[in-house]
Amino acid sequence: MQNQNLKSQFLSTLFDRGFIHDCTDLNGLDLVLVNNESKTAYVGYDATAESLHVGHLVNIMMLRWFQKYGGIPITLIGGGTTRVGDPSFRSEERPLLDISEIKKNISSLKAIFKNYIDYDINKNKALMLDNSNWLPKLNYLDFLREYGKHFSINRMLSFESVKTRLDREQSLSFLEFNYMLLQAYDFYILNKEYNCLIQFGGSDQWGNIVSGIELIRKLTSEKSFGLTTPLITTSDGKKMGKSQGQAIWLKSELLSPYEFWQFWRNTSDEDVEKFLLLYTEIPLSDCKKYGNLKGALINDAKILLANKITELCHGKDSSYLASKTAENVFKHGEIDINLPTIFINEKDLKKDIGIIQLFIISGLVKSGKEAKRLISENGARINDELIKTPDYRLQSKDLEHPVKLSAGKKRHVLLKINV
RNA sequence: GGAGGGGUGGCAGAGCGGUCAAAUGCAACGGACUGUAACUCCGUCGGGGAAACCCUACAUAGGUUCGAAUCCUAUCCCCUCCA
Repeated sequence: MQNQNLKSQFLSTLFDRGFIHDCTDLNGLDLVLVNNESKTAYVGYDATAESLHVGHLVNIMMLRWFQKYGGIPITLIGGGTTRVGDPSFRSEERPLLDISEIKKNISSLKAIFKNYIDYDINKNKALMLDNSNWLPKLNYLDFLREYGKHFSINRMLSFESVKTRLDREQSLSFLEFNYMLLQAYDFYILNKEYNCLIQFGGSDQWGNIVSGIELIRKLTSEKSFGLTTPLITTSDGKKMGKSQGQAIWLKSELLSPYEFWQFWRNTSDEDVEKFLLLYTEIPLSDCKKYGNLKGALINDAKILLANKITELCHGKDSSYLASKTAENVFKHGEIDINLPTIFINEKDLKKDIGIIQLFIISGLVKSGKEAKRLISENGARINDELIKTPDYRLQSKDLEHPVKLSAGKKRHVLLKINV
């Protein structure tokens, strides 16, 4: 998309920072925003897990900017739609979650949004809604007649989001196929009840968003808008959001602030500017400047990046602590008490304990075989001392002080006795 | 309901009676090089064991074989076409 002389601050900011992948009518939306007409926008999140991860962060930041420029953001939690499962660009059906699990996830998600979006200020406070407040009430026949008739199967099958599934000859169940209608209906409800005019989402949501816009137009002949963010990839072309095969969660119980901070600290050079723009609120020109630092100098920019993002997600204190811990561990090679810590029960330590067991307990390896492999590859360390043989054993007195276990140069864990 | 094709390691995808813990690619992990980057290179990559070695595995359950991921039977699941 090209800059089309956007007049609204919100859109031009988003544009400059690389948030915009596509828009149903960019100039039209720009006009609406400039004229300060109804400014309510929503993003939907299904409750498929107890936390969001960095893949969700772009949209959250977008809502944050939106609120900053005076808009009213709605975070819509898909308590209802989670029971169906969005098939968009998925190669297979996702396992169905039961209702109690969904409920648990919902309350956990709500807490995360509050770190980014303000639901309390007077002027344009954000709304937290849940489509389980209206979707379960739908009557099947009524729904089919009132809304179903506006959807064309031919059209739905033509969407790129389901094509993958069909091309791959994977089944697309009727249940999943209905997801699009429900999301469209959500937008319609929000439009009607909350005067919501815009839906944001990832580029994978295009089909669902457009369906909603069309439904609204057919039912009310009102114009609404959709704006999608690009799928963020790293410079080597991988989808953002995983490290060591693990999702980068926004919830500290699932991923400690230290590890979260580390994730950003390890950003590759080419991504620094992009990430500063998307995930922090550092001014545009500074992002450019930091991103262009050469050689080892760019490490400072990475630290700044990690600091800012962690601050938003986990708070200033946690962020500071994480950066300090990293400094101690990497710069000074020290044992820092704020490293992720694993507790061992004292009774498991009656005698001495084998190094392999310790590594398994620490979670640094998944099996004994892996531990042995690590040792034979010279990757295992205890308190920075290289472990050479797998039969190395620790006495319980060795554990009177916390012990640092390392797998390779970057992964460190502290072991403590739980009395 | 009928006909055909298929279900293999995290994924993709070979193998189609022994030499198969299963080619190859991707992902992942360790090492070297560096800047806690990227690239490149080297190594590893089912589980248990200090090791010799043992134990599970190619949808599931049986069977045929000295021997089965590979053959047979039944079951389940997926896909395509027909009704």
